[in-house]
Amino acid sequence: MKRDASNGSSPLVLGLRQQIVDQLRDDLLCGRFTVGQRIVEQDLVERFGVSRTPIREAIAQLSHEGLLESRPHHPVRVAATPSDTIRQLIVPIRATLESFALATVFDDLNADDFRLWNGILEKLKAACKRGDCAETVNCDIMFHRSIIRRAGQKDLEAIWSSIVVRVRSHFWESHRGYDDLMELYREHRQIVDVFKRGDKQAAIDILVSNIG
Amino acid sequence: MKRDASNGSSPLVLGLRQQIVDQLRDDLLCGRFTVGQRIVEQDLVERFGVSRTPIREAIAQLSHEGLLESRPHHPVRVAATPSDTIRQLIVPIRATLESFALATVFDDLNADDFRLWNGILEKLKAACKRGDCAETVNCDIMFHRSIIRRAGQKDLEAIWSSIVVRVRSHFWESHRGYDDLMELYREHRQIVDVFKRGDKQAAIDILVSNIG
DNA sequence: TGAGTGCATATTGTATACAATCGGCGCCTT
DNA sequence: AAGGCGCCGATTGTATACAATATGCACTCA
Repeated sequence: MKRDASNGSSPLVLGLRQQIVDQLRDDLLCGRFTVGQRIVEQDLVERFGVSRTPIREAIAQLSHEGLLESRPHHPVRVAATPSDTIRQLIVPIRATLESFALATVFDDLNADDFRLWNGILEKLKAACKRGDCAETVNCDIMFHRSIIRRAGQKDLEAIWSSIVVRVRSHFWESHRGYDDLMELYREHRQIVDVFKRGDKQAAIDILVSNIG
Repeated sequence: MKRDASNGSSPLVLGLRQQIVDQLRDDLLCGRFTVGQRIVEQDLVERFGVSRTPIREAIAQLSHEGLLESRPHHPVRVAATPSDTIRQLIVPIRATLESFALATVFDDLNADDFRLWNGILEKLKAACKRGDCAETVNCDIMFHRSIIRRAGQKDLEAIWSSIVVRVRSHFWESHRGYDDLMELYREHRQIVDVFKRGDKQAAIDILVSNIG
């Protein structure tokens, strides 16, 4: 039996680069750096205790994601958070992508799918109760990503990711305070309930309304 | 006087990494590699005569762009071209982004803008006449990018780029044959003409119709 | 006094050496 | 003979050393 575990999201053993990326992204999104601050490779070398190579690769990736800005031979700086105008553009785009994905797979949804979503919802509920903003955002994103991923089109997920990663800070900003968090959980629970009913159009509608 | 030349697109002196990225991207889009083919760093080292470091960075960037696929500790492979389904999703998304950008700046358009567009149109015409498919696609992309860039929102351009780079192969595929190329030029000339007339809604409409 | 210039230093870009991991082949076992 | 196991070569990941470039400051000169 081939224990492949090639589910893309959990490589079981993740390299230094990915660990550094995750850590730095967390720092950036939590505002532990100030906008425009210089990011010096040597500092990160000392902080993480690794060589410059994985640091440089991590910086490159975060630059692609829009959290850092780098020009050749110039110091890397912390990028400004996207303007609110951008966020308004994201809504229709996410609606396009996610409703397409949902429509594609809706008739094939099975018990496994709902098991996955229930698991995410449980983690989301726990995070909301704890008031753990970071984990709440992660669960929110994980839920929507699971819908995209279910469509099985790798490029679809890639495009979705490239957009979401740029407004992740907005997820962060928009869920502040304990009550809002639990409200977020209830919204998602309701979405899954509608999915269960099997009404495709209603499902798409409630999903889109959650995005906006 | 500060001769900054910080127009983002022309760093005047571009590093090895960027040169390699450009060359490889060209190869990939022109189909000089077969889908699924293994890309071995050492081979590229010998081909370009540089060390593995810039090669690795170039591979990382092209992986982010979706032209290559890389998993940790596994050989990098040439990614499959996105499915046609994806392309249909791209149309409404590009329409959203580009019409937003155009609407934002339309009332501020000035002689400089039209000079820029005329320059692009001239290059486009020349490329179409020569039947130079690669350069034609470049000009096509350059034109639309200039509209996005004109809005002055860096994140807007970043999102647009991340999408376009994934369907660049479709630009490639969809412009085949001499007549089609000249048609493409005439379409864009017409777009600029409508822009000149100053009717914002008409401008947005013709731009969107060109995308679809 | 202020702008411009040139050098010293800090930082990024590149090259190379070493370590960890994976894929494939042959061997052994059943 | 078929399937599993373990070694070996090939390839990727990481570390370090060297080169190229930019930033900041002191200095010069109008």
